Amino acid sequence: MIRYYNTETRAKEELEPIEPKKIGMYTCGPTVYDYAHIGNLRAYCFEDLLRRHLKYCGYEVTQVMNITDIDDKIIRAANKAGIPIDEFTAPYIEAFHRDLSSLNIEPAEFYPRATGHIPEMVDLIKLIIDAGAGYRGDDGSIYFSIAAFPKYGRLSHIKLEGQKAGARIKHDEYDKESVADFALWKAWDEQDGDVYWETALGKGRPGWHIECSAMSMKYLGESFDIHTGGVDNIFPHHENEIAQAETATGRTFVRLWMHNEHLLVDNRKMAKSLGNFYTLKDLPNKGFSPLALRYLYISTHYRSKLNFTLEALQAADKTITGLYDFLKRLEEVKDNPDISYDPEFDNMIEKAKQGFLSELDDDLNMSGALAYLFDLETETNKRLEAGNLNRRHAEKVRDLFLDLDRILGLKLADALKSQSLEDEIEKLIAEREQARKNKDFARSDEIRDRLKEMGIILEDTSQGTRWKKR
RNA sequence: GGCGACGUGGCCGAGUGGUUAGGCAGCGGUCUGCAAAAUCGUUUACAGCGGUUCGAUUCCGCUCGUCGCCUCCA
Repeated sequence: MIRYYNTETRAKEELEPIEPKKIGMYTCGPTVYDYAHIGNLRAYCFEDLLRRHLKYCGYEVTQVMNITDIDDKIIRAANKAGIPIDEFTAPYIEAFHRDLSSLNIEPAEFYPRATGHIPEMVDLIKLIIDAGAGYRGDDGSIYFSIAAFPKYGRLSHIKLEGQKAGARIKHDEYDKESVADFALWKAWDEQDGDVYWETALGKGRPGWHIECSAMSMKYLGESFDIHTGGVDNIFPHHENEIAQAETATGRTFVRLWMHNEHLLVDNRKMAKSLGNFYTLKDLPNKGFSPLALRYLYISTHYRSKLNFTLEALQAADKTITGLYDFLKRLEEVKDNPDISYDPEFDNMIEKAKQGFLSELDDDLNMSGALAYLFDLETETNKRLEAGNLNRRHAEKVRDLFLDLDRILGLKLADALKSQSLEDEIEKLIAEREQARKNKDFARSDEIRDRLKEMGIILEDTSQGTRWKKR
């Protein structure tokens, strides 16, 4: 039984899809006016973990991730650069997909762009107006009237009366009947320059919230299973999505809302002004694989704040290196008829698997799940060390790790296939072996140093010398 | 002001009313020509103060501290 935490009810709930064994899921994607930072990427990694877990459990997942390629910042920056907005956003969209790929995030089924769905948004706004919840302000913009949607606030549990209204309300939005109302359609003004659409609603562009309601329903239907995003989206963005969609359709918009907590850097909010702002590009310079970052993300519960530090990233890097080493070692276990087959170890393998999966079924408790995996690793190593690990068991453990990597996404299989022995390395190792036999350690160390410079690390074991790439 | 989250051993980070989380780092041992890897052992954990209880890190209250949302924000 899978249970996930629902922001709306503030409780873990059993997953009950609308259609058996199928999940429609909408995940709020990037606004492409800049490169993604490691906080954004945490959200996409969480969503990837969620989809991989669902798929592992046999669900057919249809994931939609929007790309917001029209908003105030984009218009401002594109106009400043003197180029059309699609030209401005293109490199950021490309970078976004590259980032996802290097974190081994599975592609979603759909990446709809806001600018490609203006007609859908216009249609939705018309429905909202027909339902009596939309009105036109003096500036020509169309607003959603919160007063027309009594259930407003049920996701965020915010009571509008308690809000410090006005603190961040701009002067140009005084056309609204109520400060809590939000724009569905923004009428063109001079600052927008060439950026506008001529529609039945007039000349202008969509408000931010309407794209997600329109595009999610287009690809997933009026009612769908899961909607995710960062906690900052709960209010007002997701609250507004609900208001728009349910006003238009009269149906429940989303059954399960899941939100990931933010990431802190050195226990502070990440901000460019604080100088603790990282993007993925910054990591290789510091010697880390993006998969180390992935591990760091998924090993912390998605609803907890994650404190990013370089030390923690380093620990993550060492941890996955340890996993790769472990799998390589398993691969080298020889078939030895003297080693008996211990059926008890089968039970331990099975228990590790079940433990791992049941922790994930409990609202994606990856930390708990990993403990099972590491315990199995230690047990296997002990047997290996004691010389009583049967080849068949080594294969079973390896297969389990590779199987669970469908969820982890750490590319564990790469540890096995990458290193075909190259002649030169083999020759040098053989030469070093000879030197060691002759107790010519100066020569053997020289060879080891030379290989090290080539990025090859040697390990002498009782079964001979192993090597790996660093 | 309204709503909410959190404070676990050097670092990261699960969890539980009474039994070892786990990872990384450190220290000591085994193994090794030396390393590396592995392995064994090890380092007084649950912010503070009260309460409930046979027993609380785990429930309740208060205090202190950190962080978040309150209409750009993963």
